[in-house]
Order: sequence, then C-alpha cells, then structure tokens
Amino acid sequence: MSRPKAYKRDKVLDSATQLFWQKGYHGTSLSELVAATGLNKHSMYKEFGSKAGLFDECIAHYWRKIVRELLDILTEEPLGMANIRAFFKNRIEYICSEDFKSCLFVKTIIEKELVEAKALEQIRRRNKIYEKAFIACLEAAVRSGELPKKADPEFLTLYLLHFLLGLLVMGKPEKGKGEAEKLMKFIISSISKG
Amino acid sequence: MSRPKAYKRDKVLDSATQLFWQKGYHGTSLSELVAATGLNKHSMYKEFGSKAGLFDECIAHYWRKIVRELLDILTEEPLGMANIRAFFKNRIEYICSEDFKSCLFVKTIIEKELVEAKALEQIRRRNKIYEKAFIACLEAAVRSGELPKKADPEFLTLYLLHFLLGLLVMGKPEKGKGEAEKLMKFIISSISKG
DNA sequence: GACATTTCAGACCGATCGTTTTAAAAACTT
DNA sequence: AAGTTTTTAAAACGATCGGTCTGAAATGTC
Repeated sequence: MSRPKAYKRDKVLDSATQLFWQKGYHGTSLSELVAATGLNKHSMYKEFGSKAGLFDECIAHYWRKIVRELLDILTEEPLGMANIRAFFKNRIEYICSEDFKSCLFVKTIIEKELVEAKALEQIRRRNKIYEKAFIACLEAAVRSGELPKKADPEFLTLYLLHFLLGLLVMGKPEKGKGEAEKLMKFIISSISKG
Repeated sequence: MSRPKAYKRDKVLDSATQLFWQKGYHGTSLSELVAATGLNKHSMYKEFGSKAGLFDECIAHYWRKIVRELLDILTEEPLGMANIRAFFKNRIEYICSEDFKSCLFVKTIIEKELVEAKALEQIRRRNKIYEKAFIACLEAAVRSGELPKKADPEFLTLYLLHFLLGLLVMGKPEKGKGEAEKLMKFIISSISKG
C-alpha cells in the first residue's frame, strides 16, 4: 500500500462548491480553490482531472447536499399545497439569511457562455427533476380539492419557478423578511384563484 | 489642431456594451473589446481610463439606449395598467427573440463579487428609478379604479419585479411564446384580485 | 530497516489577463 | 511645406490564468 490521503474528498467538494457558488465558475481561480480546499494542485488534478471536471463534481455535490434537501420537502407524503408552502418557507429563510449567495445553478445558467457544456447539461437535467416534483404536488392538490379542478399544474409550476428565480436573484427585500413572507403568501394564494 | 478620431464614441460604447451584456464584466477581456470596437488599446485607455471605467460608461450607455425606452413605455400618459401591460408585452417580445441575452443589470448584480463598487452603485440607483415608474402606474390605476382601493402599489411592484427577473433569467419557456403570454396575463390579472 | 508507492510543496509551463510604453503614421495649423 | 498634436499599431510590462512536472517527505509492506 501507500501513504493515505490527507484530505476527505467530500470536504474538498464542500469547500470548492462554496467557492464556485460565491464567485461563479469563471470567477473562481485554481489558486483560490487550492487555498480553500487545502490540497495542492497536483492532488487536485489527479483527483478531478481539470477545473471543469472539479466544477462538474461540484454541481453534483451541490445537488446531493443542497437541492436534495429541498426535494425532500417537496416529496414528503402526503403531497399537496403543504409541500409548496414548506418549500417557500425554507427558501425565504435562506434568502433572508446572512450567508445568502443566490443559487449555484442560477448563477451558472446566467454565465453559460463561459461554462463547459457538460455542467450545463447536468444542470438542465436536474432542473427537470425539480420541476416534476412541483408538478406532482400541484396535481395532488388538484385531486384533493386544495386547488380548483381547472387549475393547470404544469402552468402553475412555471409560475412558481419564475417567482422563485426572482427571489434568488433579488435576495432579501429592502423592507425585510416580513415583506418576503407577504410576497410568498400572495403568490400561493393567487394560484388557487387564477 | 490634430488628427481627428477615427471612431465614434457612441459606436464604441454600442459594441462594448453588447459584449459585456453577453459575457459579463469579468468574462469579457480587453482583447475582445479591442477586437469588437475596432479602436486600439491606447485609444481605449485614453478615452475610458480602464476596463472598469469603460464598463461604467457601458452601464450608463445601456440605460440611455435600452432602459430609457422601457421607461418611456411606463411613463406614457395617462398612467395606468395599460403601461404595465405594454411593458410586459415588450419584455416578452424581447425574451422570445433570437438575440435574447438576459439583462446587463441582472447579470452584473449576479456577478457582483467580481465587479467594482461604482458600477454596482450606479445600477442600484437606476433600478430605483425603474421601480418608481412601476409604482406610479399602479398608484394611478388605484386612483382610476382599475385596481381595488386596498391594493398596495409598492407591494405589487415588488411582485411584478420578481416576476420580471424570473422571466429575464429563464428566457423563453419551453412551450414557446404563447406560454409566456399566458404567464403575463395570469400575473397581471392576479394583481387586481389579490 | 529497506523498498515501494503516493501525497505533498513548490517550481515551472505557455497563454492570457489588464495596463503601459514606444514609435511611426496621419491630419490639422501656420 | 514645416511643425504640432493625436491617433494609431504593436511591442512589452508584471501578474495571473489553467495545467504540468520534479523531487522530497511520508506512509505503507515486507
């Protein structure tokens, strides 16, 4: 055998993901990644092949560590409007928190001209899953009568995701968290009327 | 006197703004700017001082050439819901167009960690003006009875701007322009009910 | 303790970054 | 046409980019 690694792969991905999340793919340099993760360039390239390779794994890591948790909220049985409400409550908590830094997926899509196709494809694929979870909640809400029979779950999901994106770009409203909550209530109530 | 400039300042800003708009501040290099604008580095630095200085002027240029037009839509008398509808109609036209590339302001805010404070401050200042135009339309709509008396123009503006941001990040919906228009109608009708 | 293996620290690679400098070409004034 | 001024084109600046390589230190096996 040989000398054991002095780093935990998961911890490295944690740090790297945080950095990409804050500064974007193109805005994060190898030197910064080396400094933040603690391992040296040689090990970095041996483990991940390239900056693009590392980023790709960070996207997957972000999904596992961050988005999965949100998906759990959306898939908790029984499905219905309660999932949607819990989801947005969680998001507003994040948006108003001290360490808000938008969303890695959103940032990456916005700088897509500078990012390799593979990572973008992964994001698109994963976003579909996200979207389906929303639709499933709204379909259940229609079945249970929480939403009117004529409500269109796919359309309303598009509506909710647009609003979510707005929140993730804008961050905490000037008037504070209360305003964000008011906004959320307005949105959720509007989908049962429209 | 001396040799006259071979370039028009306005044309230079046009090209530079397009480039920043597409690739962001940090993602656009001096060499690319030189190639796109046609003038050389020396003239570039003499005219704008630095990349940051050029970007600052591009933000102002973008406001004059792009945002002003939108502001005109929002300030055309008589103020009311018609302005809001016309505004979103215009935005959806852009979002579904071939050369959609989000919004320079939004992209810059998203990459704010990599942008100098001066440009960010300018954007924030100008966004306030934008916001006020929205509020004025909604206030007029409340006065004229287009919106219920209890409607809150400031709150509804926040709502509309969140949706607009979502549109500018998402771009054209998968299902096409019709879906975007449906979305717009839903949003606009929801503010008179909520 | 010698040997094999692998991580580690850091020098090094060419390319490009934003920026400055140099020098020749061009257009104005007199 | 001489002289002045400014634009040009291009070379060069140090710094940093993503990426590679070398050699020593550290850990395992035998």
